[in-house]
Amino acid sequence: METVRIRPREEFRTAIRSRLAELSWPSEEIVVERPGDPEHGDWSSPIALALARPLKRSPREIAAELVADLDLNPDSFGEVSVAGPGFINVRLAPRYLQEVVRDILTQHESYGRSDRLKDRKINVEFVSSNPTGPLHIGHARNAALGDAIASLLESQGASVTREYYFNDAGRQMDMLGASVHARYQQLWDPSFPFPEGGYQGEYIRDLAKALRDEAGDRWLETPIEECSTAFREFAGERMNTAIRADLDRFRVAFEVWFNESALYTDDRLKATIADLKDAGAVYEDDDAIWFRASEFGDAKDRVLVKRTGQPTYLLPDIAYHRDKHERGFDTAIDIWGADHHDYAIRMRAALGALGYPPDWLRPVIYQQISLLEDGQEVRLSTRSDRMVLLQDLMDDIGVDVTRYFLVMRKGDTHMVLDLDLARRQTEENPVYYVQYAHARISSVFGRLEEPAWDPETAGVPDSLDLLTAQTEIDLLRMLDDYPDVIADAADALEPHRITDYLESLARRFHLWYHGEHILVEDEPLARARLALARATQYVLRAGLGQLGVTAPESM
RNA sequence: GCGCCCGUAGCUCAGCUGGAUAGAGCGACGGCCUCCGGAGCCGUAGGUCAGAGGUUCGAAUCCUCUCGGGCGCACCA
Repeated sequence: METVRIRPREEFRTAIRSRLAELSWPSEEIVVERPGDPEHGDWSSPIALALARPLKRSPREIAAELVADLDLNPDSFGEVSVAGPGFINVRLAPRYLQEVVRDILTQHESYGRSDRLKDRKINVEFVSSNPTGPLHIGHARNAALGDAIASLLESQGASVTREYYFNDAGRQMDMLGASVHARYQQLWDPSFPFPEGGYQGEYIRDLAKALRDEAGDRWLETPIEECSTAFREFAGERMNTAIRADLDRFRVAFEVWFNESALYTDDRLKATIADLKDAGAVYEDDDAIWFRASEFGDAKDRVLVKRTGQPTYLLPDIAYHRDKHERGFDTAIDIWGADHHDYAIRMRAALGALGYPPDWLRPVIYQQISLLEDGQEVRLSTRSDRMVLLQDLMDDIGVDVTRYFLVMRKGDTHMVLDLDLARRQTEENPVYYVQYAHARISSVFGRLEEPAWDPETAGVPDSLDLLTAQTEIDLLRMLDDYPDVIADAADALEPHRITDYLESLARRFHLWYHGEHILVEDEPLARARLALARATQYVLRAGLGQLGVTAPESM
């Protein structure tokens, strides 16, 4: 990785810190932020306001004294001022901003990346849908979020494993088999009873037909007790394949597919109970084995092993997380729907009992999606017979739009997706807005008659100092923000910050494009602008790439 | 009843660890193609940040309560 220049924000912060030290003033935390109004400057610190009380002096006085001898590199900073009630504002030097183009063009794909998490081994577990049905829109949000979060962490140098947990050992698999069995029987005898609580949905009938096509009436006379395994395995395998195919098409790739059943093959459940017992977190009551969860932050104690001797869902899941820990992950991130928020507390309690650090598990909870269709709001749940399948969504609005839409809202907002609107694929779609900016840049280069002016072949021009138009400065400032935006998004596990950023960046680009002509006669100026255009294109592509969205050359 | 999440412009949503006159997109209204793609750009209108208290030099942001919506409260998974 090329040398990365010191970020001005950090430089500003450092300068304030050392000035505070000189004056022997307190310096616990130094806030540096983007002023709401760009007229106030590029970075601003309210430190003087915070110090007014402990120092018992007016904030403006404090600010003036801080600014009097602030050690700021003139290559990076221009004007420094005290404004309003005592804010210290600094403006970036045009030269600094112009050089951002060089940074981007030389660092190319590594611009915005960092190695600050390079020692971290992080497991991101997501989707983890049971193979009892096809993926629907809820899983899609999970997949889009999880994959984007994993990418963001990778961008900061972390070693990330994307993992999928298949609950293939529980009773729901039996129910799946029984459901398919009933539909299979119904192909000959429509009055054959469907099991109570069985899986509704057309896909069960499809599975039954597939089995008939494959095995004919071979199972027709066999009693259910003798063929339940065959039905369960057939259906599970088919669903598994279908899920993988959907995810593949959705451009989500997992390194590890973990089967719950693997936890039963050795003594991992027993070992987990033993560990919890060592921690004094297990007791027996009413012939069941309990986890003393209430002592670890949960509302009440939880059963690990039922009276029947069967483990609950919780036990293998604790064993699974214990397994992740033993595999050496520093952090485990689980992407869970809102119906799991209580479960997250339970799991953290269990991991706390095992002695893991409190933030070893970082659950990301996302709220349910509502659909707006024909002007009516439709809520979706797994049990609802109304499901919007991921594959249908991809057919309707495409992978790019689906992925973008599902990460553009914060996870904890109850988002409403207007299906009619999304299907329309028109200009109101922010995805196209961003992609269009990228394609437009390609188009400019397609019209370039002097290929030697393209920075991709000719390198960075010497004329970057000609980028002085206001729209250019604004665009440069936006490009300079990218590394901070991506780092913050990674730390917060919030991919929606990237979509917000990309829309702003695209807007800055379109504004510039309308204000200034890129392909001008004047060679140095044209080359400077072409360089800015390329730099913008790289960042657009990188940002979209973080979200798994393509950056088309033309549309 | 208890727990978690949410309540910001007509609609969908941003607002980063509290900071200087609350933002964007869509929709509405009015403009801009002899000029690198008009999938674009410019302008106008539109908000008691659900409500009430509190903390603070400063609150959409933190705390408490109320109201409204979602989700969860199994020896189901």
